[in-house]
Parts: sequence; C-alpha cells; structure tokens
Amino acid sequence: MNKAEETRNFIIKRTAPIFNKHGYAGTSMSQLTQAIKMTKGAIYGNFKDKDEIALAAFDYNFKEISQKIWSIVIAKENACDKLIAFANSYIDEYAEITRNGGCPLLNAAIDSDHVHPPLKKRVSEAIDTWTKNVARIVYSGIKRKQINPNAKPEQFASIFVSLIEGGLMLSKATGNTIHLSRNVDHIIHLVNAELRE
Amino acid sequence: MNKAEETRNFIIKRTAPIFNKHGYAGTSMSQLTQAIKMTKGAIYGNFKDKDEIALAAFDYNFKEISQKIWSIVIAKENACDKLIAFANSYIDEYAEITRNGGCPLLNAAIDSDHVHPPLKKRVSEAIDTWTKNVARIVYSGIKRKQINPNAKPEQFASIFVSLIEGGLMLSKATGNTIHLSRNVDHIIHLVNAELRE
DNA sequence: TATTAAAAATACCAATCGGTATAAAAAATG
DNA sequence: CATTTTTTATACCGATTGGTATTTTTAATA
Repeated sequence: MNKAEETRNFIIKRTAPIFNKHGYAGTSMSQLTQAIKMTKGAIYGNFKDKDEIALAAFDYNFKEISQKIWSIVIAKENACDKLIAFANSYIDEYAEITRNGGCPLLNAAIDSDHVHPPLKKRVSEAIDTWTKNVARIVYSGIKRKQINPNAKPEQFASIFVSLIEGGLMLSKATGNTIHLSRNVDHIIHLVNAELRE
Repeated sequence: MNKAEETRNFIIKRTAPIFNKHGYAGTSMSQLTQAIKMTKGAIYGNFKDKDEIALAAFDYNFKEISQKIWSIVIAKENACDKLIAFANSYIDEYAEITRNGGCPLLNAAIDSDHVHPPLKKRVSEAIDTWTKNVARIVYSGIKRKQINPNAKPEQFASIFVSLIEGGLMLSKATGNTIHLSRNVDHIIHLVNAELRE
C-alpha cells in the first residue's frame, strides 16, 4: 500500500463518523480537514469531490457494522439461533453504533433522499441485500427442517429489519434503550413461537 | 388574523415540506424565499432566524399527519379496531406522506441528531406521546375486556411504532411499498392473534 | 544519494451562506 | 382621506462554502 492509498483509507476512516452524524449537507470540508488534521490538498489529491468521500464513507460505515454482525451470525449452526444472535448483536453493539452516530443505513436513507441520488441507490441496494440475507437464513432453516415450512421468509425479513431500524431510531431519539430491547425480545419471541420447528 | 399571522402561517405551510425533504442543514434561505415567492424581509419580519422556521415547520408537519391519523382512530369503537385502523391509515396515507418528503418524525429524528438540540427534544417528546397513545389504546381495551389482560401495552407500542417507522423507511428508500404492507399485516396479525380477547 | 515523481500545503477563487439595516410599500387607524 | 404603524423589498454585510492552481514537501526510484 503506497502513500496515496494509505491516506485515502485514513481520510475515509476519520471522516466516516462525521458524515454519519451530520449528514451530507451538514458536513463541510473544513470539518473534514479538522478531523484528519490535514489540508484540502490531501483530500482533493485523493478524492474527486465531496460526493466521492461521502460515498466512500457510507461504504466504510456499512461494511464495518455488517462484518461485525455477520461474524456473529455465521458462528451459529441453527437457523433460529442465527436469527436470534443477529438481533441480539444490535443490543450488544448499541453503544458502539450510537457512538458512531447511529445506523449508517438508516441515516443515509433519510439523508440521501431528495439530496444525493447515487447514495440513495447504494442505500436501496444495501437494504435489498440485508433483507435477502435474513430471508435466506429462514429458507435455509426450512430446508434443514429447523424452521416451520409455513414460515414466510420475505415477510419475516421486512419485520426483522424494521424492528431493528425502528428500535434503533426510537432508542437513539429518546435516549432510552428500552425500545430496541422490546423489539429484539419480540423478534426472539417470533423466532421461537412462529418459526422454530 | 392580521397580515403578519397570515404570512407567518403561509411561510410555514410552504416551507414545511422543504425542511422535511432536505433537512435543516440542507435547507437554505434562498430555497425558502423561492418557495414562498417573497424576499428575506418577509421571513425575518416574522421569524427570528432559520431555527424558528425549522421548529415551526416540524410542528406543522407532525400536527398535519397526527390529526389525519387520529381522526381515523377515534372513529372506531373497539380498541383492536382502533389499532388496526391506525396501522392501515399509513398504507392509505403512504403516497401523501412520501409526497411531503416522508414521515416528519423519522426525518427529524435523524436530521436533528448532533445538529439541532431543540428539534431533537421535540422529536423525543413526539415519540413519547405517540407510544403512550398506542399503549393507552391497549390499556383501555384491557379495561373494556376487548383485549387480553396479559397484553403488554408498552411493549406493543414500541413494536407498533417501530414497524410503522421502519416500514416507511424501507419502502421509501427502496421505492417498494411491500415492506410497509408486510409490517401492517404483521400488526394486524398481532392484534388479532395476541391482543384480541 | 541524486533525480524524478507523487502527494500535501498554501493561497486563492467566485458563489453562497445566514443575517441585518434601511428604504419602500402596504395595511391599519384616527 | 391623512397619518401612523406595520410589513415587505432592497441592498448590503462578513463569513464560509466547495473547489482549483500553484508551490512546497515528501516519497519512490534509478
């Protein structure tokens, strides 16, 4: 990794939480130069414009949390256990997520709309992969006779993701983790009462 | 209503969707003057600063949708029917909500964080009243023997609001209403299968 | 280590930002 | 209808915006 790649990664890492906290319009170049303790020359030498950093920042933020969650999920054998571990990991990671400005998917979904079409497209794709991954766990569970064959994977995926994102929003906005906790409890209840074979 | 009040209301009505779509930082005074087809004199003659318009805009947006939904809810007698009508009204109003830039509560929750403390406080209060209103319907249903006494009103309220907000986010971000539909279906299922006596 | 190539710092750009002081216009009031 | 008061338009403010051209510094290479 040469110097350029090194600083490019450094810039993304340092500015990613700023974009996540303040949004695209709310983040200024001066905030970024302050955060990286470098000048605009360093930024514009490695990025075309503000848009390119914002997109890279979203990719970074999303990848960071995805990898963390996914490593927890793949460690479980049973499909139901995967889903429960998935949901519980948001409780475990809640402090870290809020420290970085909240769920990057939720933030970018709201922030990008009417403002940043390429970012909006990326958010839409990220939602698709997320819901499909949840549905895939359910399908796999059905095939392996761990989950009730009458289960509706896509329906469950929408509910699952909505409860996580909605819970994160409510808890972060009110400063009360109880909303997320209740939602995760409900997910676990759904898995055990309606999915588990 | 004198001229000042008239234009104040006019400004709020016209600028409210702009703040909802673009967020506080993403909305400029020039966008506002363009929307109202008046000059800055008209704005600063009726509002102290940008903050004051933003807060008034949020109040307006939230009140508009709240009144619409609430009028549908109070028309029902049975607590379970109230909850179902409540959830269904978001399906009916989905087009109108997205036309105005999405759910003002969700947008302001994301937008205000780390940026606009007074707006964040208002969002937090709005969430409290909303969840409490849902819980109150459940409590009332229990008292009137329409809802299972083992129901947990607060838990249900968190889930209810999360499914609505999460569904709105997913559907708006992906351009696919199916997520909101699935969530409303699940709410109805919960009401009929776990609440209804 | 000398030379070349790349990266970062500096200085600067027009445009726009939110906001204000003042002047013109319109509304309220006697 | 004349006068006063309120409301809106105009002109302007310093500060900051994202971005660029150039110079200096640092890294890579022969």
